[in-house]
Amino acid sequence: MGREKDAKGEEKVKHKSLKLKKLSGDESAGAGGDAIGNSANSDKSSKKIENGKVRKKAKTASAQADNSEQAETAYEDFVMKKKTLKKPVIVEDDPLEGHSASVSERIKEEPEDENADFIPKNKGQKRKRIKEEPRECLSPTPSSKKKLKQEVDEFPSQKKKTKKKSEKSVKKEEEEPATVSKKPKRSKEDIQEAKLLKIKKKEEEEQNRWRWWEEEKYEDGVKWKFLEHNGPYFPPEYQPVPDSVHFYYNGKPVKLSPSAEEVALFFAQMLDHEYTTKKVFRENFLKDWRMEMTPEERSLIKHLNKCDFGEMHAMHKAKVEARKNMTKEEKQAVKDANQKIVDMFGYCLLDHHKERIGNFKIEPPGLFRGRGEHPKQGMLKKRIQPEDVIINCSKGSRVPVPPAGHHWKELRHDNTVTWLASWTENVQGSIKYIMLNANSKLKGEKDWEKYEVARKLKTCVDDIRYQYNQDLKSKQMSTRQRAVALYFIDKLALRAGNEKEEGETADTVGCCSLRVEHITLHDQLEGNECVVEFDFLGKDSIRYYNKVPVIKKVFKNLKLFMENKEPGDDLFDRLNTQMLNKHLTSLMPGLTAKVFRTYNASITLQQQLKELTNKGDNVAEMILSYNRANRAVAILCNHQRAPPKTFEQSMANLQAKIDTRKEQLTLAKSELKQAKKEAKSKGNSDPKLQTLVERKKAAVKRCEDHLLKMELQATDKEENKQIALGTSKLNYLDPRISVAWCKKFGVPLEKIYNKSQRDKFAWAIDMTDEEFEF
DNA sequence: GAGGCGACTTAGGAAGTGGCAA
DNA sequence: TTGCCACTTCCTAAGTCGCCTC
Repeated sequence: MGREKDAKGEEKVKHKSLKLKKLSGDESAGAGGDAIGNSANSDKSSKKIENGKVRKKAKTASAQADNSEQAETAYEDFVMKKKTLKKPVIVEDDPLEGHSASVSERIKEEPEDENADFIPKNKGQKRKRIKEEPRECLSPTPSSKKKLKQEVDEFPSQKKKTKKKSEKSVKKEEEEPATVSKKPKRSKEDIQEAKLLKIKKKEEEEQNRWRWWEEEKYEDGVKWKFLEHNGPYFPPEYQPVPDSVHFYYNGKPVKLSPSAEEVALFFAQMLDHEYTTKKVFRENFLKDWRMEMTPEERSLIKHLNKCDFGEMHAMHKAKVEARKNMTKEEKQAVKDANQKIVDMFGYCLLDHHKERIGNFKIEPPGLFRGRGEHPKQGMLKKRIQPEDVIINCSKGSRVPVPPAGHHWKELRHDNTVTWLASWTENVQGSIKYIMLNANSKLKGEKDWEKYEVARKLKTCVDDIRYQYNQDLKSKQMSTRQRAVALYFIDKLALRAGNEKEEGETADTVGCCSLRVEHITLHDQLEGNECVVEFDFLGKDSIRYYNKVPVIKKVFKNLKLFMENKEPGDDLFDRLNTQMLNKHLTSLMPGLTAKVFRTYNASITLQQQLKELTNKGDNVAEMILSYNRANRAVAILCNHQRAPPKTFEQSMANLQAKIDTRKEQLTLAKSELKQAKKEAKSKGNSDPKLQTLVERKKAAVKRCEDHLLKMELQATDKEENKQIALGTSKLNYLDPRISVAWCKKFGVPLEKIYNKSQRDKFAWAIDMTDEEFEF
């Protein structure tokens, strides 16, 4: 930790620091400092030079908006109600460490009458509260925990990873119990029974769903009134490699100490990955690895290129292979063991409803895989101990039991936050959280709220656009910069672009942090006037490249902002995200830069669906239209993915199938023709020949349908090569638009949302009819 | 008002899974 | 029955933005 802090102080602005002059005074001091034409350099940049790092923060946006006409609906209702409720439960830090029993004793009962908080909006209506779960489900004893861990850790070939695998299958199992264990052969009755079971399970699930959106919301800030869980699941301890597996240094075998060996194995496991070829990764790894070594090891091992991890790598690959080749029984045993872990740690009780936890496992140690040119890639992510973990739960709930011989860092009862456990990771010093699954009340409620804010923007976006268009002519440079930035955020769905500590992360930017080098201005380009060419790395080091014709006022301003600046200077040197968001919040409560992304994504989907959907289309065509609309949004938001490795091959395979199908269609058509001819020659009186004609007709139809379906699939696939649809679908598109569209055009919702997406959007599915307008 | 921190959302890649064609 | 591949889920990094402290 100390090391990062030092690094923070040392690593400084590079390209900017030499170039920037300090400007005096703030803009309000007079037109002199901020007048148009004075495009010199910024306070902001100067600060970078002085302080080495810059991070600024925005002002609070005050709460909820006035009710405009339509937000009307359930949401308004929901929000209004919370105002009458009580103050948050007081948060107390309890630095208590040690055994849970003593903790429980010290925790007082919650003062509130819990039931009082659960007054259903529509009494007697469909909402049902799940009965309380059997206590033991959330309350393992230390010995049962230990035993469970052993079961999993000791399983045949390879523990850690097999576990993950089986856990997933287990999840599927939960969803589709009937399809899981593959018996040798199932009779028709079995299959029928399985189907019925599946339907029954679905119904039950639906009945048991917590319809939180029909309940009153808590007062501001309060996230829950009761929270109980079993704490996080810790990854198994390191098991040294067998003596037969050697590590060599300079050609000679070296037996490493367990801690050095563990880190060496992290590297060995990644040898197939490009990371291990990168200089920064290798240097960071070596540095951190040496810190885990004994003094003797450290004095011996000084150069990574003299290290031979070959046998360790081979062992790892053999384990992966062995895992693949496990027998059904072995796989089943792993599944079962992992199911126990999920049962034990994967759920919590939130206001007495059983909720799935999103990430209940502590992140295992390993090598940090930063994205892009991350300066910290390869550093060691250390093993997290219970002593590093803060537990958050209700007073009066059962306190999670730490692993034997350990204690928690802290026990907290903070019901104004949604996390169940947290710890600070060592590489970047950031806090990691254990939180609920996307289908939980806490996440769903927030999601709903997000889309409501975006819908509210719809009602005032014209005024805001008018305003920033006016501001493009402002005498204040900062106002002009804000207007241009807003223009980009609105038109191009750029992210806000907070400032980052340089040298701590990859060099990526968003709108406010764009530098001169990231844009090129073209008076004329490809038949358009006033074109801005963007080329920069955004979030996750994904390249944003776009050539955009802009209005003249924007273009002229950009020229002005770039005057007398070096490529590495900030384009918007009088602007940061706090200023921008403060301004936006003053225009509409709750409005920030990111709301524009949500708004533009959702409105684009709605418009595209209107444009692309044809009433007479079949389901396959409808889905292609939907995907195209979705794709338009993904392009707008620049959601890219690496083309799948097998893309070319699978595209070729699909094309081959299409060709085969075409041949079949030709054949089917000629057979139909022949059949018709024969039937006609007998005066259409032979019923057998008539039947034959009908059969051939059906065959042609079948072929055509198949062909169409495959061609649509191929088009979809090609268009989707480098575009990730999932991110926008999950995070930016108001699900009510999709639900309404499905209902309106008779498209099964399952074609648009998979099971977990339907769970996540249960609130939207339940409340939306086909008339919904974003 | 700046800066640091905390809480939460958004993001792409890796790993796992299961359906389907051969 | 097997192996491929599309789809799903997991994992955790990397953003945004609000709050608190000085």
